[in-house]
Amino acid sequence: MSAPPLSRKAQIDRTATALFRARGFAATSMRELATALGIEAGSLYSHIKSKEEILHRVCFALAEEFFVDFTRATADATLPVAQRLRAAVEAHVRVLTRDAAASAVFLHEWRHLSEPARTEFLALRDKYEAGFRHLVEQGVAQHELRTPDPAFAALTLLASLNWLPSWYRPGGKLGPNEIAHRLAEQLLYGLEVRS
Amino acid sequence: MSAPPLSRKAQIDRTATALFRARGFAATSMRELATALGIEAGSLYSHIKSKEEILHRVCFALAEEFFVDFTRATADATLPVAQRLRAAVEAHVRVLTRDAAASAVFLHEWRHLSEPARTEFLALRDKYEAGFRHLVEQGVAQHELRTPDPAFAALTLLASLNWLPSWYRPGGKLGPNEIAHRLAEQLLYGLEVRS
DNA sequence: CCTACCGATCGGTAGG
DNA sequence: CCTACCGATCGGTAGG
Repeated sequence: MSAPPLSRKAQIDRTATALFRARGFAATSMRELATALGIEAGSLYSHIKSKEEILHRVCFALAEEFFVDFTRATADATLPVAQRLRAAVEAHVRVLTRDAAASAVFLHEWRHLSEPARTEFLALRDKYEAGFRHLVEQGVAQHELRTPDPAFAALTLLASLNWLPSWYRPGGKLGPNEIAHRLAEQLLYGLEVRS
Repeated sequence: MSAPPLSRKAQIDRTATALFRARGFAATSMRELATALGIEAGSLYSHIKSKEEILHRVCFALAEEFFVDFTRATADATLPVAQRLRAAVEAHVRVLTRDAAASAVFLHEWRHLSEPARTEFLALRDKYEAGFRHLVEQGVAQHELRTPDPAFAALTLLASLNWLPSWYRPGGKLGPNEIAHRLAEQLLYGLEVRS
């Protein structure tokens, strides 16, 4: 159950992520980060190249996690679409709760990426949202879901989930699985056709 | 239909709000703001006292708008609770769409307020959220709504609405009223008891 | 990983 | 509303 010790670089990423979440990327100084790690500001640069490099790594690593877990959750195309959408929602919530600080940075600080990273990031996000949109569209086509506007519904669904990192703390009264289930229930029951 | 001309101070607030939304409060410099207004940085200070004063005014003015519109929308206690909640949702959406830039700042930049303003702001936000929570609780008590956790449901509901300013642009294919109606329909139909 | 430092930029002010 | 400027702080580097 014990994790391997973190490399210095990984420690920097983790501590920076927590600071970026709490104060925002622009308002976090490299001196604050260094102090939090117990070293001097200049020393950071033997492990990283720049402040933005940290943000880049955090944002793109989490994008990767979202894709991997979405793909695994929805892989079985023989299941009803509504069930696959439910699995995608629960997978999304589990990624969000697995590292809430990194998730918050992913959701809110990406705009401080400079070009071309910012455009690449937005393309990834669009592609991920398209995965949800396609599920909703298929669900509507097969009369498992109903909504006047699948794209609108998919965005609303994701937005409803993405507020979680600003709220979730590990060890709270609700565990990740229970949160995932409740959110899926509250958000999808209104979409699913009742028999 | 034409609005009265803006005072210089109001122009500063408006332009700053747009910049705060696009770049974030911390990453927006007073020199950028001055340039956007066609004046020099030092000149800003004959109209305002500080950068944070602008943020303070924007955040608290919008909080006031949310309270006023919520109160008006839910004033008639003789209506069914589900109907009052629906009116509150639509009122919330209309405030969000009335000034999407100010709404985005209200939602995401308040953490750059220094104390005691930050604590005051969070207290107002909690009070506003409590208004929604109480409606959900009443709805459950009167068997008009169903959810295992009214507080959780109320927060999810608001979060689902609050993603709108990052997405909404005036003059799009959906008007404010249609957006408000669709969101209420998608989010509440899953909560309301079907007869 | 530290010391010592760089040029740039920050929010804000004085005086007109 | 501008000019000229302030002390502080920023991200980052050189050399050890």
